[in-house]
Amino acid sequence: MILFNRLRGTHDIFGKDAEVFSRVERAAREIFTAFGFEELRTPIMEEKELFTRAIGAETDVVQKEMYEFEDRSKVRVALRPEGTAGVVRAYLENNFDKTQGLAKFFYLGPMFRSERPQAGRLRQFHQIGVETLGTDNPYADAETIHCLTSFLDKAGAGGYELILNNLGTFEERSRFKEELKKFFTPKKTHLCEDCQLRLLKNVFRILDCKNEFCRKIIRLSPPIDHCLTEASKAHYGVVCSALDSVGIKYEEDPYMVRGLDYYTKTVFEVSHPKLGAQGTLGAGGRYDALIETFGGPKAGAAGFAVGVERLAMCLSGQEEKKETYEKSFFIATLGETALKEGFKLLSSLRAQGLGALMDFSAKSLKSQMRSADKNKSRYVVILGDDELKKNVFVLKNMEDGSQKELPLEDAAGQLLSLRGGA
RNA sequence: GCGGCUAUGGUGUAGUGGUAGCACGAGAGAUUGUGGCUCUCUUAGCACGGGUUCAAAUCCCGUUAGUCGCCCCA
Repeated sequence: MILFNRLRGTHDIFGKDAEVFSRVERAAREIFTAFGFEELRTPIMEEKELFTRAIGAETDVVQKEMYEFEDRSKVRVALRPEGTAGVVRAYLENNFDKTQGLAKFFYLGPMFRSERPQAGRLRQFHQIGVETLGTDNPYADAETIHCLTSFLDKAGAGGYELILNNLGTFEERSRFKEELKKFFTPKKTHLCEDCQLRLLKNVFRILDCKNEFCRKIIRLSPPIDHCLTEASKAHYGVVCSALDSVGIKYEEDPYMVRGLDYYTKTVFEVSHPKLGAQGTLGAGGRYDALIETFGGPKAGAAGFAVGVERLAMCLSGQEEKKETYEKSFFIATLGETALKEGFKLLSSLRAQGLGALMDFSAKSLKSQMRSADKNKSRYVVILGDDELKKNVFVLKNMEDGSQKELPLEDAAGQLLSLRGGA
């Protein structure tokens, strides 16, 4: 019995998963850099209040999913449940609002939410996202979305679906909220249990309900358009036509709402059929009030976040395993003296940038050969008493099985030139 | 957080109340210093805790974890 296990909903990432992670991160860096985003690493913990203010004190994320604790100096701390709040904080704290008109960041790293784990839903999960801060321009929304789709394409997550909606400003939205309440309250008894609760807590979420009967009622509810000002509609119109102009396919869903309170105007969501219940691959939108909420200037911003684990699930395992021999060396030794010589050779091979391995337990030559084969080493250097006496070493080519004796003098140099030619 | 399903060597599985098997993996070896193929041997398991029973991997309860759906979200 081992004494310790991972905490629930957390994962050790290694082997194939680790490869997928770094592939995804490489794709992200490449695309984001091309789009002009620079990396920003914020701490994984922040003052709890940062998140309640940003995400909304009434949201589920804040109310029941945040990891929070009091540190030794009595500060209320929370493990970040998402990335945007920290980025906005860093943007203001480091005076990006004053030193440059526009700031574009990308981030990647772990996020924490204490939910019941499921496939595609972990307690520690990873997000990759971008944020553009300091602009109201609808083209920034379009660029953000374009960046998202480019990233997904680059990562190899084809087959996703992009959904768009316009949530309007806070004022427009609270007007809409009232309308929805007026509409749903008389029909309360026809709604499902969840929706009856939502009617009191968060009317918008009703629009998202999957219940068949609720959906029928929802279809009769007033659309948000009624409450939107011309300015909001115009903004959204520009976003759509900008997307059209670069050929990005999307669906509009007037019932799509987001669970984080800070969104305004444009919101979007990318889902993927491979995901099942946790179908959202990535999401984002514009958040025009957040910077000001944090005590900064009146300035707009937009961004998105993608769940790395979910993205990994969408990548049709198309990566082929390399069965060929790597261009690396394996040093097999026989006897104490040879082991010592081998270790020296190992070190000088590595010093020249060559991949080199050896089995220090140096049991039978057979087992060392097996180990060389398993590691896909292309060449094996055999060093034993016989060779040392003659001041040579044996070099065996694992691909064709051929071998030859070479002088021990400047062994590393010879092997380097050999590899260069290979 | 709620409901359903599941839990057997490292991995994948067989085993419906009576001696836990198999495959893969890993390790060693097959005339003394040469890998892959083959063969032999070794290795290691009923998630945890209770209960029923002469007897439990098997039935019951609880816990833990995973999974599916809900909720929520990336």
